[in-house]
Amino acid sequence: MTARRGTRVTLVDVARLAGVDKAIVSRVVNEDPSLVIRPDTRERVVEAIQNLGYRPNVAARSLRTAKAGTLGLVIPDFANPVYAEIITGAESAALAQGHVLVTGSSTGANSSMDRYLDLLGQGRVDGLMLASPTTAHEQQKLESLGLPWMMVNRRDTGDHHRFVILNDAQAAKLAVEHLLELGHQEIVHVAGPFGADTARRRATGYRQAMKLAGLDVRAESIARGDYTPGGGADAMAQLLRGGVLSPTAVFVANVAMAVGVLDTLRRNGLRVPEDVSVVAVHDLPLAEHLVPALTTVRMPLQELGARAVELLLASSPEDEVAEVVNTAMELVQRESTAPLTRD
Amino acid sequence: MTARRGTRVTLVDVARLAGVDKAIVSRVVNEDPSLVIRPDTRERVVEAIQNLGYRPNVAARSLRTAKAGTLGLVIPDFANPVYAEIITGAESAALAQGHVLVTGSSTGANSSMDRYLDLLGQGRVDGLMLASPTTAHEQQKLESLGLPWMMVNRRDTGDHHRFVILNDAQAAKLAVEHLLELGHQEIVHVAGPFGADTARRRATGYRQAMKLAGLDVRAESIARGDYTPGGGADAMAQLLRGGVLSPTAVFVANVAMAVGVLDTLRRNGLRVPEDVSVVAVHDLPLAEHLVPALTTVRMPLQELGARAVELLLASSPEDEVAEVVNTAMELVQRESTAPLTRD
DNA sequence: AACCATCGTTCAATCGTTTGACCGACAGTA
DNA sequence: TACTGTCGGTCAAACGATTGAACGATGGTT
Repeated sequence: MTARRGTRVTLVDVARLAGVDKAIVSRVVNEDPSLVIRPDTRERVVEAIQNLGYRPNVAARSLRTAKAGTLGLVIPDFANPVYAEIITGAESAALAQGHVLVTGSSTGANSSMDRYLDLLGQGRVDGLMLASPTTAHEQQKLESLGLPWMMVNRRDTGDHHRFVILNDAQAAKLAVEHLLELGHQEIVHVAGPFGADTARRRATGYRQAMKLAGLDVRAESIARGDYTPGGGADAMAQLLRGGVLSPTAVFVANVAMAVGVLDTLRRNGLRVPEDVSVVAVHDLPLAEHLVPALTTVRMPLQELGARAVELLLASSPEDEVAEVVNTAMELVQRESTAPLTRD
Repeated sequence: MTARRGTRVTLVDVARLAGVDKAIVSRVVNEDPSLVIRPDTRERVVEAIQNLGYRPNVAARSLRTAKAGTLGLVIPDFANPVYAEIITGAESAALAQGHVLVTGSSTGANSSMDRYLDLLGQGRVDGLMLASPTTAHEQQKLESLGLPWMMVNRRDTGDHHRFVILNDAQAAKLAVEHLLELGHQEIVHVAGPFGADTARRRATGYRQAMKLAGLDVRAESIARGDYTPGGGADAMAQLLRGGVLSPTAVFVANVAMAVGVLDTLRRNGLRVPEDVSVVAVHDLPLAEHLVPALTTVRMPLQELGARAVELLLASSPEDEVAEVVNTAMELVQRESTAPLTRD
C-alpha cells in the first residue's frame, strides 16, 4: 500500500523495518530451503515486504547471479501470423517459468540480426531462439556469446544439432490423405522455396502419401513458389500450363501461397472446389476469410514456441538439442475441398 | 577475435591488458566528454577491447545507473496485424536510441496485465507503453511504479494526459470523401465497439465528412460492430434490414469487420463494387487478398509506435504526454469501390 | 625558486542482492 | 562441569560498471 513514488525500496529498508538482517529478507524472498527461521520472524519480514511494497531489483540480482531472467527470440517479421503463434507460445512458457521474453525482428530498418546479437549478448538474455535465417558468420557470433541457443521451426544445414521443428511431413500427409479420401488422384503440389527446410519436409510428406496410395509423382506435378501469394499464383499457373493431365486437387505448402493459387484458378475459369480442391498448411485466421474458405492442416505452432523455451531453459551452450514436436495435428475442413466429381 | 567461451571479459581484464585503470576504459567505452586522454593510450584501450571482445555487462551498468536500457510494450494480441505494425515501428525507434523493446501480450494464458506489471516493475524497463485496455486498478499500479508510461492508439477516459493516437477522424474523412467523389450519397457506416475510442473518432470523421457534403446522417445509417468479422457481418445485416433507402456504399471502421461486411453483402445478392462500394480503415496485407480486393485508408501505425518510443524516452513520470500523430494518410484504391451507377 | 594550472590518470565509494562463513544462546548428554 | 549440536540468526565479500575526487608530473609564470 505504502507506495512511495521515486524512492526505491531495497532489502535494507525491509530488513530495518522487520528488525532483522537483510540476508534473512533475501532468503525469505527467494524461499531458500536452507533457511531456518521462527514463524513470527518470517511473519514480520513478510509484513514489512508488503507494507513497503518491496520488489527485488533485477539489475542487482542479475549482477550477483549472472542470470538475466530473460530469453530472446528473433523472428523475421512481426506481421507474419505464423510467428505470432510461435511468440504467443514462447511467451507464456517463458512467463510460466518466471522469465521475460524479448522478441526482435531481424528485418527491420536498423535491426539487423547482427545488431541484435550485439545488444543481447551482454548478459541481457540467458538464451536465444532463432526463427530467422542465419548466416554462418552469425552462428559463429552466437557461439562466441557462450549462451544456449537454438533454431526454431528451422533446421540448419550445419553440423550443429540445435533445433526444434514440427512434423511437417506428417502435416503434408494429412492434407494429401484428405484429398485422396475425397477421391482425388491427380494431386499436384505447390511447394515452398528451396531454402526453407519446412518446404522440403512438406514436399517429402506429399511424395510419401502419394506413394503410399500407389500414385506416381512426376516432376511436372510439383512447382516451387516463394511462400508468398505472388509466388503461389505463378507456381499454380506453371502447373496448369505444363501438365499433361489436368489436376483435380492442389496441396499448397502454406496459406500465403494458397491465396495466389486461388486467384490463378479463378482467373483460369476453374471453380474451387467444384473443379479443383485446394488444401494448405498451416491454419491461419486468414484461411477462414478467403473465398472460398480454405481447408487447412493446423500445426501446433504455439507448442513449438513453448517447447523451444523449455528446451532452452534446460540446456547448456554445449548441449545438443534436436526435437520434433509431435503434438497431434488437425485437419480443418472448410469450403475449398470437395469430393471428386467425374464429368 | 579472442572469444573465450564461458569466461566473461570485464573492465578489469581490459584495463590490465591496456595497462591503465578500469576508470579509463569505462570512460572510453562511454565516450565520456570530460575525459582527456592521450591518443596512444586511447589506442591501447580500444585495441584491448577488440582483442578481448569486451562487452559491458548490462546488469552491472543498470545497477549503477538505475537505467535498464529497455522499454516495455503491452499489446492485447500478437496475432492482430495492427499491433504488428506498431511493434515494428516501436522496435526500430527503440533500437535507434540504443534501447531494447520488450513486447508482451496481455491476453495470454498466464500473462495477465497484472503479471506483466509485476515482472516489469522491478527496474527491468525504463518506461511502458500500453496498447491494451487498462483497468483503473492497473493504472494505479502503473503510477506506483514511478515509471513514465503512456497509452498507444488509445486515449483513456481518466484525467491523465498520457497518450499518442492517430488522426482517426481524418482517416474516416478520407474514406468517405473517396466515396463521395465516386458519386455515392447513401453512405452507411459500420462502426467499431462503444469502448474503443478509435471507433468513436472514426464515426465522428464520418459524420463530419457527410455534413460537409450536405448529407444527413440518421441513426439508422450507423451500426456498431465489435471489430471482428462476425460483428461486421451482423452490423451490415442490420443496416440492410433497417434502412429505408438502400445504401450504395459502406464505410467500415476496420478491415476485420469489412471481411464480414463483404460476406453479408454477398449473401444478400449484392455485388461489390457494382451494387455497393466498400472502404475500410486501415490498410493491412489481408485487404489485398480479399475478394474483391479491399479499398482502404492506410494509417501511419509504424510511426505511431516510433513516436510513442520517442515521447516515452523524453518524458518523466510526471509529464503529460498527449500527441496526435499527423503523418499523411493514404487512400489505397483497390477493387471494392467504384463510381455510382444509376439504374 | 616558489607557485600554479593543466593534463592524464588513478582511487575508491557506490548501486542492491546473494550466499558461504561465522557466532551466540540454549538444550541435551556424558 | 565441560562438550556437542542444533537453532536462529548476523557478517561481509563478492558481482562489474560508473563517477566525483584526488593526485603526481610537467611546463609556464613571476
